[in-house]
Amino acid sequence: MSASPSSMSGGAGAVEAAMRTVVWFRRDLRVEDNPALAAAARTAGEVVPAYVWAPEEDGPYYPGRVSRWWLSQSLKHLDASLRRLGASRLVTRRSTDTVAALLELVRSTGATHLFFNHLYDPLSLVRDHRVKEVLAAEGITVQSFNSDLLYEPWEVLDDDGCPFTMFTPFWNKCLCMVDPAAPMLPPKRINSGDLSRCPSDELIFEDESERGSNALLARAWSPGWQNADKAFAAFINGPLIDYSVNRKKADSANTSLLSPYLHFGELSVRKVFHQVRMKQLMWSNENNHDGEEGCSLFLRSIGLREYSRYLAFNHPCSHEKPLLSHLRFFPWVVNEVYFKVWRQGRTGYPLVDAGMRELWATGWLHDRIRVVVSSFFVKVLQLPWRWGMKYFWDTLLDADLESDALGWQYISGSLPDGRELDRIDNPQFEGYKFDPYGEYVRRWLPELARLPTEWIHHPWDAPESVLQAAGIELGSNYPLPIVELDEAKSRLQDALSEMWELEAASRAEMENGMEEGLGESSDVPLIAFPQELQHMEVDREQFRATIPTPPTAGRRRADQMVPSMTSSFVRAETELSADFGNSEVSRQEVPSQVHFQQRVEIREEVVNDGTAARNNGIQHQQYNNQNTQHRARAGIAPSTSEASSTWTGREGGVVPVWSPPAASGHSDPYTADETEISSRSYLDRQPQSHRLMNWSQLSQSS
DNA sequence: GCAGTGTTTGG
DNA sequence: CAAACACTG
Repeated sequence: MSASPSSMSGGAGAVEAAMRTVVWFRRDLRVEDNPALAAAARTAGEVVPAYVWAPEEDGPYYPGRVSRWWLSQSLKHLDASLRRLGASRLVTRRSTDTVAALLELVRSTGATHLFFNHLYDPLSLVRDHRVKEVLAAEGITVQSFNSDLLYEPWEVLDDDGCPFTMFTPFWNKCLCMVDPAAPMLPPKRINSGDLSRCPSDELIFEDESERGSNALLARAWSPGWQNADKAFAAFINGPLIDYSVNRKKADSANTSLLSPYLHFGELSVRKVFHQVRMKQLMWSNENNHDGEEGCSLFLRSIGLREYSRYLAFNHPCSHEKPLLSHLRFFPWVVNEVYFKVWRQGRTGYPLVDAGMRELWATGWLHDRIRVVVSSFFVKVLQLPWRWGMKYFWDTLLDADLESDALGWQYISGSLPDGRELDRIDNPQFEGYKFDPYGEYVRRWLPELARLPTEWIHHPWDAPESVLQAAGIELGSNYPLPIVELDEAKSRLQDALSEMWELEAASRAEMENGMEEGLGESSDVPLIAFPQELQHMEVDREQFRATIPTPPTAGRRRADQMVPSMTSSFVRAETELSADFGNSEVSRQEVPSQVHFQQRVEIREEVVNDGTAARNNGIQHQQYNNQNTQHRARAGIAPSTSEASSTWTGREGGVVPVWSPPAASGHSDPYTADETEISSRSYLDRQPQSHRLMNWSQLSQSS
């Protein structure tokens, strides 16, 4: 009955009795319903639980302060749980090269197996693939599992066997698929054998300057999987029943507050799914319509999380490139002053400002308010959405690359089913919708506390006498609107026309280019992050040293709190890249091609702004035709996408780590050639070189 | 009055 | 995309 994970890789001859498995934890920091851990424990061999901290590999997405704090707490919690089960401590490694660290760990513990659970962000896809390649070459059996999702991205396809491009059909499909596996209990016992000769590195997650702020976090949050469990129970037995009614209020009292737990995998979505479904059934029987609907709505937000992984998997560049290609040509306002004002909550729109202050103070923001502030950012200020996303990344407790990319793309009109870019939401109007009595605004904007509700969301309209009575002097202790809405609207229209012109020009240019058989095209380079968002580059140095060094510490603090900025209006230099694949590579450390040999040089090149595109001879361009059908279904007007490049075709340039189950084998609508590897094409390719099973296969075999 | 169509909205 | 709403004849 034991799961025989069909031996698959080299070195199989290892002595069974001495079998030792390294379980590599990442964002699956739980003991319960953890397939990799369960599989390792079931083998009756020895289990080495391990964690590798190598944040430098994440480049600009080095985790922010609050996120690091959460991680540190969660790891402690996990460590304690593992020991309780009889395992050794969590073996930790501080490294700048995860693969090397794992290899060393496996060797020094004499392990023959490495198990881990899947991740789907672009960095992990590439890294995990390398892990598999390198370790398998060493004769280590590597297996990976699904712990993060209800369904693996490649399992959810439309009737034609293609990935969905819109959320609603995606989620409907998920809901009518067979229920995801029931969650597993924690292993009864874990035996690590003798690990006394395997030291751990001390991991440092905060510096001196951060300690104080982090101490405050501990009052509000309790990381760790058992606390996740409690929070979840509290939610489904409490606010869930009123979720459909309450979820619109800006107050977080009614939301689940589970997202940080979910981000770090402390809570299993499968468990969430099953338990919420049970509640739903119950309330349905009781004819509690609101309760039932609340369950659907909550599950849909789980579905959104699911979808964010799905998108990231199918389009590994979704965190930096708009999925609708014409958005590449939108002339973003590159204005760091605006950016700063937004961050500090001094835009003059109370709801926006309240949100930004809350975010700053707590690392938390209600979903609705996230939409408000980000849509203000994109549509009124017209700042490049990646900046906003990066700021969220740096400040949110539940910062999550996939979810945030989805959110920002949705807001900025970059998704087929997202909001129209030209529809500006009025913060005043939304204020009365989400915060009808102005309580939220008053809590976070003390300067407006005495303003009557009638004016709380539009103080600029208030009569002088009212303002005076409330002690407000607009432009002095509370700003006037930084941009008038009407002005924003017309500016937005102009920008959109410009975008279409550029898009048309690019299309024309591309048609020429194709005649010459070259992948020549004007790919718009990413706009560099402002200096202030690049502090990670500096800060990481101090974590490398064992002794925390203060020098840069003050800077980070000042960075977001005090308006001390270099008011340089950085216009990103525009350059044409000769080649798609390369321009991607040069922009961010997400190699879009499978050529991992290039990795070293990629890493060196990655410096936040578009470095010169390299030409490594990869050319691919011909997916336009193959794509048409797909786009049509996605509701993307052919005229807008016909000749532009971005959509599905070449996005999936990353080979994932695990080999998915056999694909249907029909021909791929948008695979061009060998170098053009889309997510579909590797499904068809079935990299035999590293045969890993996914979890569903393994469970079937047990 | 209300079925049928268009429009908004919300993930 | 789909539900909710608004408007029309």
